[in-house]
Amino acid sequence: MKRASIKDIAKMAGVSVATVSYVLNKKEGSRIGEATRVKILEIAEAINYIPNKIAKSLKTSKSKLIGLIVADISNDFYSGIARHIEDEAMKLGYTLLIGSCDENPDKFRKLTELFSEQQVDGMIIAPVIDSDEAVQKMISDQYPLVTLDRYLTHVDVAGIMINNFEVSGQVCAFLAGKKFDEIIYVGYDTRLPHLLDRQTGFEKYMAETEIVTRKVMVGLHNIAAEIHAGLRENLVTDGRRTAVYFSSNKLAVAGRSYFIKENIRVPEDVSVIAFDETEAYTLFPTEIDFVKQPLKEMAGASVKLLDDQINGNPSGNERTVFTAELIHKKSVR
Amino acid sequence: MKRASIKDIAKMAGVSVATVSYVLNKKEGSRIGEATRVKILEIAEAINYIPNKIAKSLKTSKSKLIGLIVADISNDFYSGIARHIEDEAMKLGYTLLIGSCDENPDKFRKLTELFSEQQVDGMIIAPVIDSDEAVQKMISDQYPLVTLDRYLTHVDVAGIMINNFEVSGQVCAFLAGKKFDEIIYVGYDTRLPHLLDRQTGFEKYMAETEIVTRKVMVGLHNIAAEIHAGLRENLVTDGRRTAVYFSSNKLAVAGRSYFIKENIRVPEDVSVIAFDETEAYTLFPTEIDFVKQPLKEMAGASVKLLDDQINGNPSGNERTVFTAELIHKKSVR
DNA sequence: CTGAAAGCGCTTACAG
DNA sequence: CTGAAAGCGCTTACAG
Repeated sequence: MKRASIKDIAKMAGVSVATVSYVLNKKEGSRIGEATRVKILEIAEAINYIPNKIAKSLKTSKSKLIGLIVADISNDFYSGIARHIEDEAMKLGYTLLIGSCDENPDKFRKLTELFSEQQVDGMIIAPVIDSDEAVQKMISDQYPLVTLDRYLTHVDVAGIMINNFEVSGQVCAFLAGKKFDEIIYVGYDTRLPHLLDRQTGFEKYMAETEIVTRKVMVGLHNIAAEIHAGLRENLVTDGRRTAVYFSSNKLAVAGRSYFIKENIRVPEDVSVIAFDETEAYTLFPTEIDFVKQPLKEMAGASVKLLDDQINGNPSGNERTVFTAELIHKKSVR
Repeated sequence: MKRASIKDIAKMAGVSVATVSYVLNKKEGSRIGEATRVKILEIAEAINYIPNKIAKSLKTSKSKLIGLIVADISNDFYSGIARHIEDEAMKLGYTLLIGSCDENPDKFRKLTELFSEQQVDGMIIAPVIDSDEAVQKMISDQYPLVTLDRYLTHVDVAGIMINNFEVSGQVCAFLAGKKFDEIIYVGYDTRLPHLLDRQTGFEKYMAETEIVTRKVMVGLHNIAAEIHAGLRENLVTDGRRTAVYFSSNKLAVAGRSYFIKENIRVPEDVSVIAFDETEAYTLFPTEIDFVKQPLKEMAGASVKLLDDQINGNPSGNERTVFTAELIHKKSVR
């Protein structure tokens, strides 16, 4: 299954490979005579010519490949944004390589190496705990790089993120306005900055109020069991007005399964608000209030930012902060 | 950010590029002197040399890339099997390109072209309706190809699948043994052969029994509304013993949301069994009985089959049929 | 308007 | 044990 090359077309058309290359690549108003142009195009069509992108990449030093490394592709947040990034990348002529490192820094590093060998023109990454070194290395190599969703505090790199701290405060303000007696924050026990922002947003706001707060903190893995235990310990449904703020979609789903198991009604017994979306929300008996990130816009901005870097446009290393939005449904009353 | 090449290493070590190439590629017992070997390795390490896979691919005509085209990556079945395929592919030194065509034949064809240009060594595909032509074209080009999950009736190509017809019969036998008065089959109104197999498996078995059967058939898209309407029309909870057989995970999830909304209890009011898994099942108040496919084994077999084809080993065009298994939980009584 | 030629970064048969 | 050289399939400045 040796495939036809530009050389074969050149031979068949009785012209040089250069001419074929020009015809196949250049726009209409080119230098090549109409007759040869048509002839070459017809032959290419007839033999079902497929250009060898690898050869082109080698010559041009542009693979038109970009790598995306997410923390966990099984999370609807990441798979959703990956889809949008793929669309945006395609528009700019890039093919997307997707890798999930499953919160594992070693796997993260391996993916950066794999993508480097594959000669991607740049990468969009959601760095995980202890991936700083691998990221720093890419920066030293002047690799086009954009962080997405997550960011690094000690590494200077362009990024796309949301206003985690502020929107967490807005969630609190909304709940405070509903006169709750107790509010439980369900979050991750982690050093990830963007998650700490959500947490401190909660803490700072709540410190100004009289509302009793509790926290259920879990690891990044195997969250269901920990949340069930934490809620069992901290959530009392004796008539007092309580709200639970789940700071991620996975936490919300795990929490919801606890409510279902324990026959705790939402919002009759407890009010609930979540961060991010997931299709699993459709299985909640009550539509849930949640914080919505502008995925499409963030995806578009990250690809744009990366493309600028690839093309040598100075984009700076600032982080672009998008605004998340509270979507009100029926889980808070 | 011009990256170091084999040539740079050669210059630094005072040897030829050929020697560097040998050292970097060949196993221990090679022809190169130990001193030069160590020197080259040290230099490569020091300058953080990353091989250019693109150049290697061009020279060897092997990209070590394989493409996977699934029908819908947002389905846990496909994302789960994609993960396993990625693992297996990695073991054999391949990088996986994943594409989702979202049941759209045009997108399917575009993905095959994109992957071809990217010079993948072969593809694993879950063909969609009306993708036959695109598949036939690849076969004419003698492209290494393996179908997975789905199969084509009129195209001769190697494939991995499960015993859809038989296992559907087993589901029926199980339900029949529980003495149900009525069984409702929830399926897709489609020409996809593997789904028709599930359906005929149900019909053939049931035709031999006295049990009343009903069918709720929906399109591939926007299934929730159609299922809700279909169940409202066909499902009566007046004490008679009824079971619902959802022939996919998505159908089961959509059906479950109907039960939740209508306060229909499982298995008190209705028994339920599903095909395939999804994380969303954890939100069901009752653990659901389901048909489990051996994903890991299927993934391994498909990669193996493709690798054989790539290496020119005659693997034949038979379809390998794996056996799915009924997992009993608490949703049938 | 068209072609000859160099070169992208590798691998590998061949020669020594 | 090591090197010179050809070549994978393209692109592109240069010459005509």
